[in-house]
Amino acid sequence: MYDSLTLEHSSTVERAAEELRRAMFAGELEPGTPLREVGLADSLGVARSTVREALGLLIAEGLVIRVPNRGVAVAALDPAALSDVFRARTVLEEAGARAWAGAPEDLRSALRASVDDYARLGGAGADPQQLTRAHIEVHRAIAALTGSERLLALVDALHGEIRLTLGHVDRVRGNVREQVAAHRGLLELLERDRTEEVVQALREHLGGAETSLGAALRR
Amino acid sequence: MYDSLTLEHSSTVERAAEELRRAMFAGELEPGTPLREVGLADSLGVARSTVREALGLLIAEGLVIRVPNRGVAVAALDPAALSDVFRARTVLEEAGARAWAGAPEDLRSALRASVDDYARLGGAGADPQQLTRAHIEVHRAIAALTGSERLLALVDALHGEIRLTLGHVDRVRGNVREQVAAHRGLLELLERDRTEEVVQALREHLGGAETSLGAALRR
DNA sequence: GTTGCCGGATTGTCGGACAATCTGACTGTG
DNA sequence: CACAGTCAGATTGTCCGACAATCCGGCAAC
Repeated sequence: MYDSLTLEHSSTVERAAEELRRAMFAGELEPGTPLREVGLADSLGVARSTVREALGLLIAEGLVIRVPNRGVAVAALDPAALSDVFRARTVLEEAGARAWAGAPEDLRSALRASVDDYARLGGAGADPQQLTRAHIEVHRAIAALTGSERLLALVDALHGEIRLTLGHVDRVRGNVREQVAAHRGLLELLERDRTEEVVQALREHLGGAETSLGAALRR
Repeated sequence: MYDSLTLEHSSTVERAAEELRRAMFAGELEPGTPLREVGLADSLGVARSTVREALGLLIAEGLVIRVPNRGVAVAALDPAALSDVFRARTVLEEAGARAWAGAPEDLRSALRASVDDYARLGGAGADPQQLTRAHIEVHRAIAALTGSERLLALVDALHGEIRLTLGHVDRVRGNVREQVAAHRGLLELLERDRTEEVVQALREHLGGAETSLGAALRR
């Protein structure tokens, strides 16, 4: 009884962290920017200890990095990290693809819905931020087929890492139509249980994404 | 020049966290035990804010859980979490197995070494704590074949979660010899590039581990 | 060019304080 | 006896101020 009732817990720390996330995704904080504790405490109007805890959250998410005694800075994705992230993504999404057949129906239809959503936004020429969100959601739904929330949490962290530096270089994505078609194709193959083909296509898709992202990184 | 030189950073927070980890793995803190901030601060001889940060680390590792306004407690593994952990482990180790052929030589020999180590300890009848460590190391080495440090970090977190409740129920493991043989068998199959067979064996192996661990949990 | 040293900035840790929140028991009411 | 209201105690969430430890950059000395 009374399921579906939740109450979001609004702690000061969480709100502070959220504000920082927003600023980072919005591009107001470039990668590499140092985040001084006192400055943030003043700007956000909270105590330094609160800022400290909020930064701890972001560190756990991989959005910022802390160098002992030297403070934290907005995480900058170096090529090694980028390739590591993509290796991890490949593993997780491949596992999702292999799990398609045995996955519960709601996960499968969630994936379908995310693809539809992506296609709708792509066709409508929505704002790039929304488009990126929808794109990420598709990949998230693929990994979600594994049915493990712990894996999904990692996927979110990985997406967070790349989305951050992606916010600055997302204009490159001129070929929205192709992108949408590619993802539709993946879903299509899944529906037909062409597992090995999906895996192959997935690898190529992610490989391409990595190189294009890596190229964008080098500037 | 001067590579290989490192200096471990000893922050008070890290030491406090380490002490808590030790106590939990040693069984001095049962799952479910509440961890009061003031009490810990007194016992450890540090400030409450320091304890708070240390707990933050452990929370990120999944070793303890925090309920807002009610404090943190040593994590207790419920069946749902257990099955989730094993689903994730299966995905990661399966990916490791598939990556064997393309993995760099040092990762492969690291796996061999871990199996040897496990066998040596198993034959010598070493203390159970060491044995568990070696066992976990084998599985870690399998997942490491994927070559992603982010995946490996997740593997460590997963092992942390189960090792915790395992510390209390590890005496069940009477058949060390069989266990060692099973892992040797896995390696053997890998060496012969019997990928699909490895995957199958891995699933059974992990499935068995889950049920036995689940049974131990129910007491 | 290397070494030694200094000053400013920032973090790491401390201790104390207080409001907000939760728990559990107690109480009254029907 | 079931139920709602109340209250005290315990604990967390957040704030503040303080100070030592550490790091950086620059400058002087050799």
